[in-house]
Amino acid sequence: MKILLVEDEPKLASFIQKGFQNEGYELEVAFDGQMGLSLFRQNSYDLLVLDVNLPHINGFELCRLVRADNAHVPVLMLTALDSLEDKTLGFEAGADDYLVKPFKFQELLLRARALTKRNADASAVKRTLRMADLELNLESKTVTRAGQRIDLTAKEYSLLEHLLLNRGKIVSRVDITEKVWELDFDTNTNVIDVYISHLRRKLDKGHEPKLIHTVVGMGYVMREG
Amino acid sequence: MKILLVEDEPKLASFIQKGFQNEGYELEVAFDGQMGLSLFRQNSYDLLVLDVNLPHINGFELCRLVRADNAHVPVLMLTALDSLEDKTLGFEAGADDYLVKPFKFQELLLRARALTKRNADASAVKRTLRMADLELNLESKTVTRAGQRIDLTAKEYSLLEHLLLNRGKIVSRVDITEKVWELDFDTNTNVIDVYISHLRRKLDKGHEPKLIHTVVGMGYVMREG
DNA sequence: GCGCCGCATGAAAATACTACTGGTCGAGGA
DNA sequence: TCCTCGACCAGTAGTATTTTCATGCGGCGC
Repeated sequence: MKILLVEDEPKLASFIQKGFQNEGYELEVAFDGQMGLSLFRQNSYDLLVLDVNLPHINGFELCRLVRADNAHVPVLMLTALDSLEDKTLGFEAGADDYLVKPFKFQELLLRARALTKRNADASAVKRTLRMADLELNLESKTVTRAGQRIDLTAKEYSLLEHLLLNRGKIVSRVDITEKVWELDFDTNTNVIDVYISHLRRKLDKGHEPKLIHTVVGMGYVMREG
Repeated sequence: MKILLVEDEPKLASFIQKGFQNEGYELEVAFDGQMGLSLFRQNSYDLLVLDVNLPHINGFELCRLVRADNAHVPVLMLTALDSLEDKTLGFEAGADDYLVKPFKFQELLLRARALTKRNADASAVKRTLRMADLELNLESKTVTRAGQRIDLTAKEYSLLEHLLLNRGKIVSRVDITEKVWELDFDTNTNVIDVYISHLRRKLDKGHEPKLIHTVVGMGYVMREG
């Protein structure tokens, strides 16, 4: 079950994200309408939660654009305004439900469940590996860091997937040779070093914290610090 | 559009009834749960509006019974209690929305519209896949780019549909072979490459942004950039 | 300080993969 | 029957990836 939250207030976004993740939902956050729209167009979600007051494109507008693309995804609007005119606007834009801030998370959860209930059976358990602001989607084989798409080659992706599946563990070169290169003899080569270097350039360069670490004499490990 | 209201307080029932009738809805009233259930079983409704506190069978119970009969009709619960526990009970019983008394009729109307709209959407199969200025209509199996009709052969269309249904995901050749060509063995051929080439010529040539992208060693992906 | 070991990295070389053209085959319509 | 068109195949040119190679750096033991 995958949710897209479009919310520009970081504290609230993080609060909602944690709540849903604790309930086993997968949730992605966009911080403005533009970003929300492009995420929406690149992925498929089971529910959209849109704040009304957003930079660039507001929630109503975003909802209308989404409806123009794809009529069936449920949309829940969040707003600080408890006016009927506002609600009318929301529903006219194509929202399915409307929640007024401040709200208890339980209430949001209830309404989210009610909205997604119908599509629940179609819940393909999409697995995403996450570490800090890095995300690897096993299904679509795509990787992002800080919301930015990162293009990897087949080998690079395969290596990263293996490292992330073993997050926190020190992975030896022998192990990598077997699992990623599918060889069980020592080829006397430094391909792995080369690929680690590639991954560092693509993933870690210009970002904090660094995620790929060398453990001299043992191998490599991915962790947040 | 036909609504069943189950409400034991005559004044409120009449108020709601008039409101919906003014909006062009057809509305029937039951004054207790028993009567509501039997009306529900005798007719078909587009929406149920249930008060929680009812004689004989309360709203939660009624909702549960209705769900046992027919999982699809939208249910909106009305209650005097604004507690989370109560809302939880309502949603658990299978309600789709929840409104706390007192409420403005406009609010009820909005929510009723939202709930019935979803059903209307689900049945109206007017589904269109869109990406940038490309449109694929699943129903009529027609494709346009920048408003211009594009004629595709059966295989070309089928391939494009599969790619668009997986927008943003990297789709492997194996997957395409299975889903579009319906083969589950490797044919050792390059038909897919050839068809991708055809689609590129028909869809992307002379347009921006390019939508069909190659991910060497992994497959193809449709995205806007 | 010196040499060695392990690792990082840039670039060249080898290899694998993909795009596209042009052609064959076969089914269906005229 | 012949023609047309879509589906598929093969070969080649072109590209991107993968691997190797050479070099440099930093730590460590002697």
